[in-house]
Amino acid sequence: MKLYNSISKKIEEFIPINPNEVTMYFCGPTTYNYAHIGNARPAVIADLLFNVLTEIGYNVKYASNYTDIDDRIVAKALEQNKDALEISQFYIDAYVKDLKSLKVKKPQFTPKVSDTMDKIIHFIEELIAKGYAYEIGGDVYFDIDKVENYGIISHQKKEELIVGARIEENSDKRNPMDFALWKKTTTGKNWASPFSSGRPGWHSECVVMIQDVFKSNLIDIHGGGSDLKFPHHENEVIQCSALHNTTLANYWVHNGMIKVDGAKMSKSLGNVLFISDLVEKYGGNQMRWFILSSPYRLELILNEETLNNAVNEFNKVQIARRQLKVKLRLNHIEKNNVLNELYSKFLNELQNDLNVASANTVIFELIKKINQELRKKEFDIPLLQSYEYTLDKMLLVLGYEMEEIELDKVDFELFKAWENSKANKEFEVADLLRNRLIQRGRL
RNA sequence: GGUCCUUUAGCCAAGUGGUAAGGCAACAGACUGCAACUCUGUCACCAUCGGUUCAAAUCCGAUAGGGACCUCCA
Repeated sequence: MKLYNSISKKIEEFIPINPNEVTMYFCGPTTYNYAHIGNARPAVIADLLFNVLTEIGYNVKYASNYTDIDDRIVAKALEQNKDALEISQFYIDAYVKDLKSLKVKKPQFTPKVSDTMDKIIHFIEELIAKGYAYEIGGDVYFDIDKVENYGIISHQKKEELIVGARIEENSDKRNPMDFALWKKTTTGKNWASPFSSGRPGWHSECVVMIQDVFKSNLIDIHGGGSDLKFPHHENEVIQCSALHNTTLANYWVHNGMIKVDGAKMSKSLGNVLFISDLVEKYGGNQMRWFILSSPYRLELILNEETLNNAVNEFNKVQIARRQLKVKLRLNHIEKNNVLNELYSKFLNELQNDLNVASANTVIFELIKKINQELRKKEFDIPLLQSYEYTLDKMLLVLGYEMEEIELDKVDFELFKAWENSKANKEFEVADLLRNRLIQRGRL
């Protein structure tokens, strides 16, 4: 497996810490609203990465968190006179449903900030005790001047970052680059701590949840959107580096942003597209195909044309698969489990930093072979059986959820009657029968 | 101002030194009772300029365009 690593900015051979095991974490959503299509991309990419790693023999342990405490959540809670965690749970449920519609499997671990609070507070105490953080008026900040290796994710020099740093309202910080670990507040949901009543900073949460889930200060893969490189991931690394002298993860992977007609999705532009709306309009598998249609590290442009492109491509695969299965079942031919040689070609492409475009090329190669074989008067049964098995396996690795097609008595009768009426040139009857078969998803 | 990514046909894209995969769309045929599906065919001076090389989309340099990040952000 080859993976692009944001630390080295190169595609590297993936070598896990333990030979047959992979530990992986992707930053999950802050649950203050319904998930938009941009939120889906890292989840789909992670799901694919999980599948590929599993397929090539690794035992993958995958975690993705819910940031269920945040100023925006608290604001919404106050507005609606509800508990912040109630708001979070509502959007977590919606998010889970959205991801399911995109055929994303639930990670084995889905830690929440609110469940990890004691450990987060303890972690901040430890940073203070070791001299990497300081408290001012109940707030706690990480002291950027105490560390040297700041910038390994974003590849920016500390001095340059200081130039770019915006002037902040809190001028008590020793250095404008210092970031909050704990914020004192009694407005809305808050937790008691040795520093003050308040809420934790975003950057500490992920570190602690990773350590809590994996019981380790170093995991294999950490991912998220490229907009999280700085400051979020940079700050995760520096805390872990200060305390444990690790980069938290050996491989940092970042996906590019989704752009709507060339513009970044934002509330102010009013172009935020929710997963549920898109899935309803274009279909879940189709939206997954769309998300995977562009190299994961680059930006993905969403517009009418690119969406239709994805829908047409997926449907082409789906139609060929259905025709293949119907043909085999009509002839009472069972499934077998013989892999076509195309499969290894397919898997190799995915092992090259998830090159889905090239993997899809192999799928289309297979689709063409299937269509050609189906057209023949006398078809090669073992060949078609292996095509069926191979195609299903490919689609499974890419994570599509395909309907299994089994024919019942009614189907057999309909097909027989359809053929008869065509032979007898009773075309009106034939068309009725054909429509029924289409309705049943057999044509 | 700093850091980084990107530019291949109408669209999505593969390709990382030996002279352009695949898909969508379009068009033309074939198949078909009609339609859908399918099959066959057509469709690229690889942003520009310069350099290295026997050989460059691929390496180097410059220019131009598009974009991201620099404490809200997937």
